[in-house]
Amino acid sequence: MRIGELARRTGVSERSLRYYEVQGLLVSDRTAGGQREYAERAVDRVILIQELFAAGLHSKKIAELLPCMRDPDGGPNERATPELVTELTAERDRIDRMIGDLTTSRAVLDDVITTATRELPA
Amino acid sequence: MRIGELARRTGVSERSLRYYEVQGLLVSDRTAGGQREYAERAVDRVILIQELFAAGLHSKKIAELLPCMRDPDGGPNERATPELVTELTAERDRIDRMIGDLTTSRAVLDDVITTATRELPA
DNA sequence: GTAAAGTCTGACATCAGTGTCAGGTTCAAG
DNA sequence: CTTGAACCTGACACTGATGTCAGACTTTAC
Repeated sequence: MRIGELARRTGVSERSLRYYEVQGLLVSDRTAGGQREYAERAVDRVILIQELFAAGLHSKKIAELLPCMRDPDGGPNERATPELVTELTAERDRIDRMIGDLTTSRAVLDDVITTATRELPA
Repeated sequence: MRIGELARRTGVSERSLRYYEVQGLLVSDRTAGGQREYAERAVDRVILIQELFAAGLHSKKIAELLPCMRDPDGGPNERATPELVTELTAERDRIDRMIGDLTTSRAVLDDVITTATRELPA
């Protein structure tokens, strides 16, 4: 598929898809005329990239991480270096803290919403 | 306490504390000479603000939210307007999605870490 | 009263992903 | 072949919290 369809199907802008390619997160074949042609699996890949971005990982780290993923398609997976493992462990801990913070914030919001939504006392 | 101590105790930079004040998130008394003087409760307030920032809320929304919080000190709480409730509900949903994304990303990282850490097969 | 540490305001820089625009090329349908 | 939609590259702008610096003032300790 071409970039427009991939953008539509993932909800990610064409601009971002091109950016992902520059950052080495996403590959594409090119037509004779130079237009990007994506494989079907690009859809899942893009969604994953977005999730990792949402988790606060920067593109550089995502680029290192992706080749080390256990790939259902059984691609030629690299094994993460010890340095990368250290970094990823730090990221994982950061994510755990972030989930904790989010849970707290969610409770705060929930409390305000509940309080405001309750019947007003006579 | 003055700004330096508050920064130290919360782990938030003085720069950010001043920014919070400009954004209407944090109030301070001033000494005769114009220096900020914070009450003890500012510590918890700052930590809460940080958590809300971490949850992706923008300062404007935090500024609206804070006066509507159920305050253990029983301050003069505002009741959230219906509009604000709508917005906060949207934020809560966003946070729920974010927690879902984070959980996915955490699993991805965990998988890579585990795979890389496992004993190498002979 | 003086020195040193702390604080003030205001301005400019940074980051990284994304939006947007311009000017040109490619593709697919008629 | 033509036309319009889709795509290309490159460049610049934006966001919003935070870093950093300059120059001046305040506070505290001696």
